[in-house]
Amino acid sequence: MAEAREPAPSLAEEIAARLRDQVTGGALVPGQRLSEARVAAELDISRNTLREVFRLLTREGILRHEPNRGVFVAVPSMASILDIYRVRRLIEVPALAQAWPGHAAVARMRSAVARATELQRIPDWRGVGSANMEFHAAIVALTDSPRLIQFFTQIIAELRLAFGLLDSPELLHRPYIPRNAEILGRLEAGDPAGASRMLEDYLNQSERAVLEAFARLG
Amino acid sequence: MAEAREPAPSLAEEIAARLRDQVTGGALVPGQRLSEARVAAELDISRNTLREVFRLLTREGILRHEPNRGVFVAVPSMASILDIYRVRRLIEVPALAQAWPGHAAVARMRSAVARATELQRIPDWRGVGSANMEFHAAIVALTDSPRLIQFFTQIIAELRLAFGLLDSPELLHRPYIPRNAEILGRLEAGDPAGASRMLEDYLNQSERAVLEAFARLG
DNA sequence: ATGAACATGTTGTTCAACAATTTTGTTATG
DNA sequence: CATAACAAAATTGTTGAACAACATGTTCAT
Repeated sequence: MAEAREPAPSLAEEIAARLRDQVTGGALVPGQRLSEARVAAELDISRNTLREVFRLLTREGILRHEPNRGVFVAVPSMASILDIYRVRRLIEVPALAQAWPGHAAVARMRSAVARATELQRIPDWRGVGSANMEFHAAIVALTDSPRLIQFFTQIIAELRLAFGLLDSPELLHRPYIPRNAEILGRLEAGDPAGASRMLEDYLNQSERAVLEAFARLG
Repeated sequence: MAEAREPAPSLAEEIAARLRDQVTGGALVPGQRLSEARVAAELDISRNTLREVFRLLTREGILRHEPNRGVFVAVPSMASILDIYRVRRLIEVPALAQAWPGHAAVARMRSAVARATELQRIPDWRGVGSANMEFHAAIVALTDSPRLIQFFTQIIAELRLAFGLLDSPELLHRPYIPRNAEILGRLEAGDPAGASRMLEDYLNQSERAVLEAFARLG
């Protein structure tokens, strides 16, 4: 059951990464149809290879595949956001609560906070968002569970898709930099339980903000 | 973000289901290499379609893909079993604890218990195992979370792969039929918290049994 | 207008071929 | 005899074209 290792990125995976960025970056609008022929021509790959790419991204939840009709950029819904935050609470909160402050992933958390702090001065709010996500991915990495880590990676990709749809990146990301720093500090001080409680507050507040921003769209 | 719907099963998905059964059923040995040409000929599909099948099953965790080397049936390890049970505890226990006893999935749990009871008289221990898994899938369905449900489906596929490797199906499945019934009864009696505690015991004991059976192999 | 028949474009699947890579087999060398 | 270097064979990676199956849009008859 494939525990690790990943030596050579294939063409399909490279293209998948590129398409993923285009989607989460907003270059491709949610709901948009992706014609196999057109996209294959644009990316200069064959239709067959593109289909493999589509399968990958569909499993990740950022593309939607309707049989005999084609693939579309997934459309975030209120329900999906609620579900995503529910999963986040379920996974992140216990992950942090049972963390050992000396774990290697703590360094990842630290550098994520540092990067977010840097980027907010440019300001590059999309970059701040990425750094914040990296912070939370690091929290899940505290569990050393390959399955949780992989699952959470998907969840984050979906959430970034939703973020791309909203239009107040500063409001969505800025307030959480100091909170992340605070959580990290509490963990490093040897109080994972307290850090975990703070994380739960964080998630509830962030969820509310995202839902409000989402509601402003219609 | 693809919340539901699945109207037409494509050829690739049908074949995937067939291969999945062959793997979890033990017809294909863990570690075995699956030659694209040979398998495509056996299943009477083209190599391209088979590749899509492989991608599907690789994402599910029951096949392993090594670039430029081919795909292999995944080999369950001690570490993977530990990880799987950890994920199960994390998801199933809270799912049951917060359950509403009138939820539709409770009926699924009930019929799963009934089916397991039926099959143990034949006896069909592989069938009993499937029914037990269905019971736990139903528990996760109590959450109404599409993402958790899909994730858990993968986890179960992996676990069944591990079960197929072991050789004492009666020992692995029989003791848990009455426990499932008991958990269900507690839930129907309006005590999800109590049911959840029993489930936690269940999982710990089951994990121990599986690990012991696994250790007997070497 | 309503609905049936048709026209069109897209996806689903197959086939055949070639490039890139790994594995295997052979030979040469210490 | 062991091993390193190299050649040959087999396998995967990727492509392009073709056709069938399906979905949608249009035309036509009523």
